[in-house]
Amino acid sequence: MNNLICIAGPTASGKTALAVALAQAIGGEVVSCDSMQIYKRMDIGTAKPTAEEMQGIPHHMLSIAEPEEDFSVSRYCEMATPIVDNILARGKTAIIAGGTGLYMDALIRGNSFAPYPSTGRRQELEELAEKEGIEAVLSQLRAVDPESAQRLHPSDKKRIIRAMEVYLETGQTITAHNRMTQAIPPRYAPCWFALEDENRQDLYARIDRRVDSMLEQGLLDEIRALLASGVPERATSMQAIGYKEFIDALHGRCTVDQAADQVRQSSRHYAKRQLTWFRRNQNIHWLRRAPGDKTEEILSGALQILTNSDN
RNA sequence: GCCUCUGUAGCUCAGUAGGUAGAGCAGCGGACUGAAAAUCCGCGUGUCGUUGGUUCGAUUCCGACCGGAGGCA
Repeated sequence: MNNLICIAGPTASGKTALAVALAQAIGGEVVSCDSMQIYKRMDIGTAKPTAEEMQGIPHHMLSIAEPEEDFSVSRYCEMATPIVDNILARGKTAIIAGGTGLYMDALIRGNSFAPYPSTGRRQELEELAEKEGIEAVLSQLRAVDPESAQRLHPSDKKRIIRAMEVYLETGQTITAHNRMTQAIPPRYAPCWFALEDENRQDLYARIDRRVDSMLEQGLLDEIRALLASGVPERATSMQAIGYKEFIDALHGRCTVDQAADQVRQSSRHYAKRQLTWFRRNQNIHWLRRAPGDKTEEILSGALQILTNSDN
């Protein structure tokens, strides 16, 4: 049986429960792959697994960064790779579970990323875009890296700036860099799973309910504490869905009800994006959840695939 | 009971000086390589409330009826 398993899927699809159930069934440890559960003191709003939910199964890559620091894919890979290797070395199964597709793919493929030295180039580019419009940056990019200038949508400010920044900082185009890293064979060959509801409406209903329960669990207090401890509103961590919206409510920019609606809405959009990301992964075994299905049904489906795929 | 306003996409509404209609949001689809819970792109046919009338032709004008809002009694 493959000793490396990935569990992907949209938010609120049941990844946590499945990961724990699988770990219990086959003797594994869970490696979280979530760009927001990475942060400490952000437990309720990120739906971080509780001690009870973990049921004694070791979980890694949870609460390992401060909310005020900026985390990144590359740091995730740097930290998670040795953890995965260690689990495997101990003869156990590593179950990588989470909804951040970029992180998961990067970890599995062993991608390297162009560096991000803080020489201020990014800020210069942002200022240029601010003053003269993103077209100014795009035309610079066109001169040095016509391929990515062509590939990137003219409105995708963030990526245009990053592409130009990579060239300025490293002297190598992001196109060349990407080509190089993609040529490297994947580091791991996991058995991939992803969860999807047969009816999208079921997922959305679960998302709605979860927002209410987060509020009941004291999400607002969690956010107040974060802000009181000095976490800046523009920190990456505060961009998390469920945080940015309620911060607005706490500042009186909208009501709590309006913020809650917005959180539900953003979560649905986010879930769709996650589905889109994972759909293009041809290696994924989709575990489709019928309306009444509980974790047991999903688990047995996964176990079946695992035993079949190894012979 | 009378008067006025109103009924167009799932929602909020625009519009057609009469030639069967379009925005935002929602929804759906897609992209994605040191911010990714971020960032960006694409997709708009619906008995124009119902029913008569005028007209070559009505969602548009007129009448009645049925919803909704307000006013007068």
